[in-house]
Amino acid sequence: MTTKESIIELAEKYMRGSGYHTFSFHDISRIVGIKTSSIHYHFPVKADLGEAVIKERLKRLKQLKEETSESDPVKKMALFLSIYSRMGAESNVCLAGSVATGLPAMEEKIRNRIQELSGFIVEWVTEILEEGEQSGIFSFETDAKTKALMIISTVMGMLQLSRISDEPDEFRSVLRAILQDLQKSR
Amino acid sequence: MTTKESIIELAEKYMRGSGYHTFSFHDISRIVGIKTSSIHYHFPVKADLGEAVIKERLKRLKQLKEETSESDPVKKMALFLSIYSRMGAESNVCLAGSVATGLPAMEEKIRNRIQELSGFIVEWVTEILEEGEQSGIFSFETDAKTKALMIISTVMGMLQLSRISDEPDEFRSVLRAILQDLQKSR
DNA sequence: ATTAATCTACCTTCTAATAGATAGATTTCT
DNA sequence: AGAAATCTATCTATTAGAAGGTAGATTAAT
Repeated sequence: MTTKESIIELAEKYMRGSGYHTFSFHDISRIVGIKTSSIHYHFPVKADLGEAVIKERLKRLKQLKEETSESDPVKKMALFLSIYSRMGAESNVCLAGSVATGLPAMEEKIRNRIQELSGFIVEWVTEILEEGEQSGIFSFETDAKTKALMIISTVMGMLQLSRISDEPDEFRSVLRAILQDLQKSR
Repeated sequence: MTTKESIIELAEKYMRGSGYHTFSFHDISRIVGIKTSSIHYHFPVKADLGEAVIKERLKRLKQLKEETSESDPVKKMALFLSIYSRMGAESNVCLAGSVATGLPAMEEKIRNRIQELSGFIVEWVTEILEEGEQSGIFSFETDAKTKALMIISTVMGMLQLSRISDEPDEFRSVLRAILQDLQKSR
């Protein structure tokens, strides 16, 4: 792994662990073992680093979507939820949520990128839901996009709640309930 | 309003607007029109101010719960949701969520207080759901606490999502869906 | 030889926090 | 009632450290 990649990876850890405004170039430099000025070489200002983290994340999610495009809707949804259950297990929050919290204090390029990321996720889940509805595996009352928003917001919110209460079981129960609700009779 | 109250109010605005780590004593002192050292007089360290904000918020919520204890479950739930729709309209996130994002970087007293706040909210909603279930107005598949967690996390997550996408309609649709889902036939 | 990646060294501004002073209000002592 | 002591809320002035950022030198890779 290149130094640049290490920096991005570490910045992502901070952003998902405690937020964009809780780490400094100095924090990263200490851990990676370089000087802060070397970070500035790769990322002129902090916002560039934040942007790179979001871009990287989006790239991976797109890749994952591609790789699983042939699965059935239930598997796709389970995979999607598993991303968040893993975050919960590692006591992280999702990147979009983390950035959203401090959004008004963020630089514009970050706001734009996070909109892109969030838009992709909503679209992805909406597609899974529509596919599942058409094949009769899923059923829900609202339109697919609203349902997608509800599912995504539930997992985002639960990442926050379960990190506060420190009871991972609560998170698991909620994930189970989401899947059951979708596959409910009729 | 006393200076101390002004300080708390402003800190709460910051915490819900952009997070605990995005404001400084200096920011507050400028707006309130006092020196930073005067803030230290009221709140020796920043964590004391953060704690005061959460305490104040919890106090108000408890009061609101008391005041509405005689309403029917549907009204109670609508009231609860309206708290969040108002936040959404003002483009704030909820205090618990805001703190949760940066939790590992927070002082212990803040972690404890936010646990108290979050615990109260979960309990409150759980009680509303149980009451509604008993009187046959609400119906849901899971246990009341899990359902409460789902509702709370949905609104918390939606505050984040709709602030990113900047589409308040999405939020409204989701709130409507939550209430409809609870009152669904049978 | 050129470019890429890193370093040293520095700057400026901000941040949280402390110490000590002051002026006025309130309480307590005699 | 008058004096003494204490409390409240603020100030000025200062600190140590961290923040983000810049300039220029040095080393390593192609």
